[in-house]
Amino acid sequence: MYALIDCNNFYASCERIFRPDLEGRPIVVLSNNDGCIVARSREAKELDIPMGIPFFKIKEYCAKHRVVVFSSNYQLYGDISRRVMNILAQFIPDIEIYSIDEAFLDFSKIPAEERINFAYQIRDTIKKWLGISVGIGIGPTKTLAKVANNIAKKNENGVFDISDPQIMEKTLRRFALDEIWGIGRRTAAKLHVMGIYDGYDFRKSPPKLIRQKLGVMGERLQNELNGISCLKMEDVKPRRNILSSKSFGRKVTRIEELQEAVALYTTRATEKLRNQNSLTKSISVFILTNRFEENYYRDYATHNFANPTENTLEIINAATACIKKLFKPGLKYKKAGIILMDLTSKNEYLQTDLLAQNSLAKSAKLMSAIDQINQKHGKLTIFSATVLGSNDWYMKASNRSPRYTTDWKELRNVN
DNA sequence: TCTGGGGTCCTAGGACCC
DNA sequence: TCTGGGGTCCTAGGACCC
Repeated sequence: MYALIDCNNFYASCERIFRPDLEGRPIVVLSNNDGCIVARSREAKELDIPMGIPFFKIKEYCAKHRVVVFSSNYQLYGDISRRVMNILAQFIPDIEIYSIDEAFLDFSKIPAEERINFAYQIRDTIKKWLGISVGIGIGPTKTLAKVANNIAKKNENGVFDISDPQIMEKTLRRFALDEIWGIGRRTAAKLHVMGIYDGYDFRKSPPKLIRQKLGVMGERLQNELNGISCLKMEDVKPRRNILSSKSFGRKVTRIEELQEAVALYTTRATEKLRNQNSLTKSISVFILTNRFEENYYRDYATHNFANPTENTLEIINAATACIKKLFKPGLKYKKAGIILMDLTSKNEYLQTDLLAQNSLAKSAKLMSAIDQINQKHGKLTIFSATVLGSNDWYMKASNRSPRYTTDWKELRNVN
């Protein structure tokens, strides 16, 4: 038995924690570079502001309805998320953090008759301690818990248990296909053609047909909806790829600026890399112009390292060399990014490769010193000079709220 | 003027091998 | 006129998730 906990309108709710004056007002949160709408409060949803719409298309409408607009503040959301997960882990240690605002809990040891009350307790605690509302869905498989969570969010009380067979059937009968976890627009359309319209139809369809048309994913999904658990609780796995990319705040035309940018992104990515105790064997660097304009240009270059590495400076060198290969003068670049690929475990490498010690010795101490300094004194206290420059191409965030919980200088003032 | 970022998994098809 | 069978590995692209 699984429970899925999902924070309601997470980013918008985070913004409200330290701004109680915004209670009842529509709030939207924008993506990086103030591009698209990525979160909406309930009031904003009621104004029919679509998810994912480019902000400039709806700016006037928002102004007219006095919508409060925030740039995204990931330090804040990340910190609140960490606190939510800590509370959950106090109730049930077996927790799988699925995303910044969602987690599965193993409910198999909770007696059936206590499940609902236990869920209420969790919900009330998070509300009381953090001011964040959550929805909790309970079901015999992860996919069913997801379905239940969808219903829970629409309920006043925020909790829904789908495990009773009759309730399950009734719920699935009206449950739209593309709301099911793992079925997107494309697959839903495919199923419609086959005369399958809701969760119940899908569940009852001939397994052979589903397997044939949707492959193993479909087969697994169908089992999950039938209460046969195929997806278990998972441990945190190290990432297989680490990507860092960002659109620019303005158009970029000079190669030096592109190199500054990828140096900065590489710095971020390699911090993540060392944080999960991995080494990278290759880096891909890509640059692109505005994809909504004519003559859209994009290209990437890859560098393979002689030995797996975690060394920021070495990786930045490779990244800037890639930019040299890619750069075409005269174009207006809109975005650049890097991907660390073929990640491998550092411990494994040290144990299996005789010369590993040698190849890592030079950088290991330096990297860990840099990480420690940056951890203690703040990000980018010490960094590669390649990052230096005007940096005025950096993304826009014209309306970011203070980092209330992670930066002493941005604490909430109480007058 | 303005259009996000970061992931995973699966599949089909090509290159290559014996 | 006729042109096998079985396998691996890699890559690009699709689909999906939040």
